Amino acid sequence: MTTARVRDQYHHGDLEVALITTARKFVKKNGLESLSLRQIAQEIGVSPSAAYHYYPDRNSLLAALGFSLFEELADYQERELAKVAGTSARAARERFRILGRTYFEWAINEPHFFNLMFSDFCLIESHKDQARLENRAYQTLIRCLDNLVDTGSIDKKLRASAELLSWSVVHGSTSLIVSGHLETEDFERALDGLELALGIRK
Amino acid sequence: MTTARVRDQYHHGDLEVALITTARKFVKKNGLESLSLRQIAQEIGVSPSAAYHYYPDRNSLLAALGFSLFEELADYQERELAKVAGTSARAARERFRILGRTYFEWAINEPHFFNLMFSDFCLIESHKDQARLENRAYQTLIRCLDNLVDTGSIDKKLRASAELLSWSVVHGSTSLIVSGHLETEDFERALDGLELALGIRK
DNA sequence: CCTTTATCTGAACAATGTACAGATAGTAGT
DNA sequence: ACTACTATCTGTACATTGTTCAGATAAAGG
Repeated sequence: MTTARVRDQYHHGDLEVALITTARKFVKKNGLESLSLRQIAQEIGVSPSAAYHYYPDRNSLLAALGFSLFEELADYQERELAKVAGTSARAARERFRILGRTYFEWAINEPHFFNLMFSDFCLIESHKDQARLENRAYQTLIRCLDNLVDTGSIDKKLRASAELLSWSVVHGSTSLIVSGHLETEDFERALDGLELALGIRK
Repeated sequence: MTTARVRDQYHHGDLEVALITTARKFVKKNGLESLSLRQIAQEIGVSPSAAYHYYPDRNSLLAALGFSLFEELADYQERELAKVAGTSARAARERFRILGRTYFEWAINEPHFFNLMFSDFCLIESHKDQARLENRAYQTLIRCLDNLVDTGSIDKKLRASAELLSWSVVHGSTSLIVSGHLETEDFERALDGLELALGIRK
């Protein structure tokens, strides 16, 4: 009988996360432009309209994927940061460097993810400031800069704008490299410049 | 007879530029996701497949539009820069500020354009360094920084990384604001921080 | 066992990008 | 002025897409 086979498949059981997981796979390979809800459904082995029970439309699925990628990035950063313990000035400087480098490596290794995260799909419209305050990566950056202040390795005059500057430089150079306007080597140069400008390095 | 009417329209005469112009209009209003070749063709009053004589596919049209937008931005910047003449330190500082502000305003006024310009469609794959060297806006920035050096208003130690830092900060903060991760006011703050860090302002 | 609710199917629709064969207009050569 | 040629555009067609909606199927609760 086909009953048994059908019974297994009719209720997927985990369709909501399967959708994101499969979408992730497709975006990783081909970017967001070519992402097709029907292909995702087919890959999962489900009807084309099944996804609409969990996401109102394609954009929502992409948005959900995008936000989950922000979490992934933050996880990755915190994991790498944890490798360098200590309260010394040297450790604080290295953590600052790692924070930037992980951001960049993430983007270089998965440019399609990076593009999705900062695309229209993941636009934060309501409560922008709240969104920023809730941003884990941003909080990590602040903690990292406070460490640098504690060890006296940052220009006090610049502390107030240090978060903004750091994130802008790291995100900006990364974005320009991903979009082909700068070369890969420029990232380390930008980071060097940033440290010089902030007085972290002489 | 319909002959006369058909005769007028059969050869549009300027379809190649009409395609870009109309595409520009649509992207400006609704972004690149929703851009449809068929809508463009209909707006121009031409068959859906007419565009394929000038562009091999939709992506090429978007790329062509994107590259023309870079020229537009450079035009805008040079026009605004020209308003501040003089070789004084004050003039040089103001031009630096204008260079950043025009970049930002361009993006804020036309976020869809900004997204297209730094999207996959406008990826520069071959000869990245050549692309950068040919970039008008980048050349303008270099000239602007040289001005600052001439008037002694920039930290010499930082001159080598100044272009990279400036572009990264301006592009980065702009990109983060356009994508909703920072607030509009943060741009001026970022620019202030950049000037402080570069030693342009005390 | 029956009812209710959550989950998924199937068929349908309009819109899209693109390919291709042919129609039409402009152009150059004689 | 006629002809051959080339550039430009049309018309039709096809596969694919997002999305809708009525109904089938399974799970859960009384």
